[in-house]
Amino acid sequence: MTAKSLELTKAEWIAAGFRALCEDGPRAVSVEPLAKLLGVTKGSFYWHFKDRAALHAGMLTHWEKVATEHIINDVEAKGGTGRAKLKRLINHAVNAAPDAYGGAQAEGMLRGWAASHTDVGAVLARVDKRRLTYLRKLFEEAGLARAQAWHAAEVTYLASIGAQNTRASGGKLDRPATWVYLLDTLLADVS
Amino acid sequence: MTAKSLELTKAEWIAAGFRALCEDGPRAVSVEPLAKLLGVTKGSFYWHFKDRAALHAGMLTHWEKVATEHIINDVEAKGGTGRAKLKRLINHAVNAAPDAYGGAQAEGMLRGWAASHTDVGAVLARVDKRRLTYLRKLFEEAGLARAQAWHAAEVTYLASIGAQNTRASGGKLDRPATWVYLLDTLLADVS
DNA sequence: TCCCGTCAATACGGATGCGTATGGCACATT
DNA sequence: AATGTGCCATACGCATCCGTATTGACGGGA
Repeated sequence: MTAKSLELTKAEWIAAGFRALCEDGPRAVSVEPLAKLLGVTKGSFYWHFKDRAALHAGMLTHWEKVATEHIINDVEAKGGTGRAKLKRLINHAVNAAPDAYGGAQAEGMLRGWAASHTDVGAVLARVDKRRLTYLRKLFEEAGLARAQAWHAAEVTYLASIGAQNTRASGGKLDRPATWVYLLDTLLADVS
Repeated sequence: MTAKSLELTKAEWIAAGFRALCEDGPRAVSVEPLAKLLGVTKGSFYWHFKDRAALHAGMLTHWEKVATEHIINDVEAKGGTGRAKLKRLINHAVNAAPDAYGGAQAEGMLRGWAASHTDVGAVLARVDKRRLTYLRKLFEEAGLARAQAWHAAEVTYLASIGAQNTRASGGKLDRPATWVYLLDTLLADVS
């Protein structure tokens, strides 16, 4: 089982990378601090990864997977009306608990990271596009016309990103009631 | 005129700090890279600033000033209805050209920076509070009740932060028409 | 002219991080 | 027992950055 244990420890390094990313920013996603964090030395790292860039790439591909499919699958699984799905989706996006890949905290740091690293920006662009398309579909399911649904999806998505970001900065600007208000207002014509 | 030229060059260092912050993130706001950027050596820096932290502090205090008063003064100066002010304010916030202090680009990086540096978060928290209060006042001027105005301000502000952040990541999710739609929808009851 | 304050160049020590090279330990295979 | 492989420790050279100390150029006032 050589491949299995190798994959496992690779995942541990990636998870540690996200922990460091959430706490201290992209600068902390570096070899020796991570090794200290895991209680090993660099010798371990350079056996699992060729490079520091290899760890970054691994983190990105991992995040791109969990940042879209998991949430969407979870929302779609429970079914319900478009409005109900929207409520669940927003709740998920805003109150995502920080798990192995960092949750909402990590996303804010990734967006800050994207300015200096083009590949990070490319991943974010793909994820944004998928989520926006899905959001627009939900708003159409909820009864909005195409143009309105597109606007509503944009507004909702931008606001959720803003909420994530202010939380990553240590604040908590958004109250739960505000999200209810937003949905009610955007869907006022169809209710 | 010792104080004058000293302030001037200090301001140049701060401006260079914001340029570096926008391009390469907080890591690039460091002494020697900035010196190379300005065509001088560290010897110059450590005459103007005691520390690297002193530059950060200078950048923060400068940003805190221009990030609130300038925009609000500009919006208030031209007068008009609450709705007109809101339009101008949003246009300002979203399409702020990157000037000496970095504009919208810098703010996204500052939010990413706040996770690792508490003082950055404190500045952002104050700025957020002021801007939210002002936004709420504008929505009340536009005719919304207190509770509604508070919700509308929160949504608008979060969305503008999201727009800033996606732009700093290299994307441009928001279209101008979406902001018009947002205002029209939030102010649907009073128009 | 001499002195002094302003501002920047140079030189140094120490810290940290990257990547490589090498060695060592445990364990499975034969 | 000998051999090989997965996994980590150690040690090294190199680069970057911080902060300090020292020196030097340049201009204005006594």
